[in-house]
Amino acid sequence: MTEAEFLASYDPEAFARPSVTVDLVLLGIVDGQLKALLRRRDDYPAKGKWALPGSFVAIDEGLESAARRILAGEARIVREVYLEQLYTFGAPARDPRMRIITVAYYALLPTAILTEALDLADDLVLADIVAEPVIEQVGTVELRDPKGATLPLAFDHGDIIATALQRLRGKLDYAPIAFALLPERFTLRALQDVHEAILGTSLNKPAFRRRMLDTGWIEGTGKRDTGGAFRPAELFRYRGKARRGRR
Amino acid sequence: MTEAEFLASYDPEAFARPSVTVDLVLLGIVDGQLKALLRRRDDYPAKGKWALPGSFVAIDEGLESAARRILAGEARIVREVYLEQLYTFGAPARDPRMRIITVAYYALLPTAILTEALDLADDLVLADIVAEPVIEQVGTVELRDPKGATLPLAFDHGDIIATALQRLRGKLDYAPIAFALLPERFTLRALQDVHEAILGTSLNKPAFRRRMLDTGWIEGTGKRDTGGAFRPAELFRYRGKARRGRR
DNA sequence: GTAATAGTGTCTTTAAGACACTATGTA
DNA sequence: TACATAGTGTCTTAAAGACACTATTAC
Repeated sequence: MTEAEFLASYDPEAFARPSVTVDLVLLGIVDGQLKALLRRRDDYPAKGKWALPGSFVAIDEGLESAARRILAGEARIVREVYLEQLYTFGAPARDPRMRIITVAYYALLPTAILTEALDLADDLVLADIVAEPVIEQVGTVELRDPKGATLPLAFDHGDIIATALQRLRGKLDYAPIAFALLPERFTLRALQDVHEAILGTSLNKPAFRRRMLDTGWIEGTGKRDTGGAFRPAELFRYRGKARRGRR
Repeated sequence: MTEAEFLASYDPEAFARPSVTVDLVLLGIVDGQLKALLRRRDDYPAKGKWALPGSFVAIDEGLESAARRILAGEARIVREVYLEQLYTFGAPARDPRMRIITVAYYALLPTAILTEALDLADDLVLADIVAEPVIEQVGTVELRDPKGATLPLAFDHGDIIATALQRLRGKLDYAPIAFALLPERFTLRALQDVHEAILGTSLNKPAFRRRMLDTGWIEGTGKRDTGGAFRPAELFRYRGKARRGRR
């Protein structure tokens, strides 16, 4: 190792090097359902299958920079969104062409941005993520198109999406990430809907409200949710600073 | 992207590619203190500084395979140990020689294996990890040699160790990972010592015992901890199957 | 018996689940 | 005024913190 590193320091070409890509799991909630943006592959390999938006990492480009470039280019998403590194997938045969190691990121998109991105590109599809409501291990996920048909996924992208869902579920009740899926002002009911869509379970209303208000993550705006039928709910806003421990 | 991917599929040499390494945070508990194994760098860059054991990833080698190869080669650790991917660090200038993206893993070593590894290699040091006892964000860590002197770290390896500590603290109370730092049989007091060393806080004894016994993670062996002075404690064993949810 | 740690009983406190209740807007 | 959802009061239940107590073994 030390020897190899020494050699490599003087001759970067001494070793065959893998290609490195960044792939993005773009997540959002539409109609109370957790969905992911997928792109149809036009070329071999995995032609006709559905893949995560991604790109090679340029030689002088940071990983997160690459992710934001893909967000802007593929999905035309320029506004600030939540983006987090997920996991790095590097099985030698995960791509039949050559050795490609991919650093997966996931992004959380408010519904408005998600549907806007969908309108701008015609080869993107918004797929339902179907998974068991078990927190422990999200073994596999199925991706379904708007008509309910299961989409075949390219490479190991099913594993990547499963890992993203696992991460999201794991972080949901100790990190303020649900707000990244909502507009700036939202009702507590909408927040609960987001939690339920991610977890795949229903939650107790009073307990949920108490817990959210106790975190200090949100504050009420004086305003109310006009436009709905019947009694309008208060609109809240993510405060973005206060925090509380896990327990 | 699609175009780039297309081109690359026919000419893997078309783009400059980064080098990819795997670096390992080797963690263990000695004298009730969380420690990490570091290697002194003999060559430039970062000559004389302390670095994590690591290696380039061979072109047909999986990432976890590379990690296990480093475990075996650098630290002579062949026995089964807990190993988990941590995070991928890829800032363009993190290594002055060239673009190197490193996939960091961390391993949890029982004390006996750790000290054995230390005996076999003379350029390894077992460094104390000094950090704030705050769960939220482990901003920075300090690494101290056995005499208490702060060790200067190579590259971004301080960030990597801080990330490992953060991960360890985060997983501690919902995943059965503390057992990876203990011998097969251990007392509840030893288990509590491990938790306290990782968290940097002291814990309530009855509550800790109740919680551990409720998880179903451990079972009593009939035996007792002979050799100690005064009343011997019961030895427990990690059962390895039963689990419980996060809350 | 004494020292010193192993291990437990129990009271308090905190927070989640359950469920019924009141409140308030639109139609 | 009726409807449907917003929002709350409160009882129960589960589990953590605190702290004092008992148990056991080497010496």
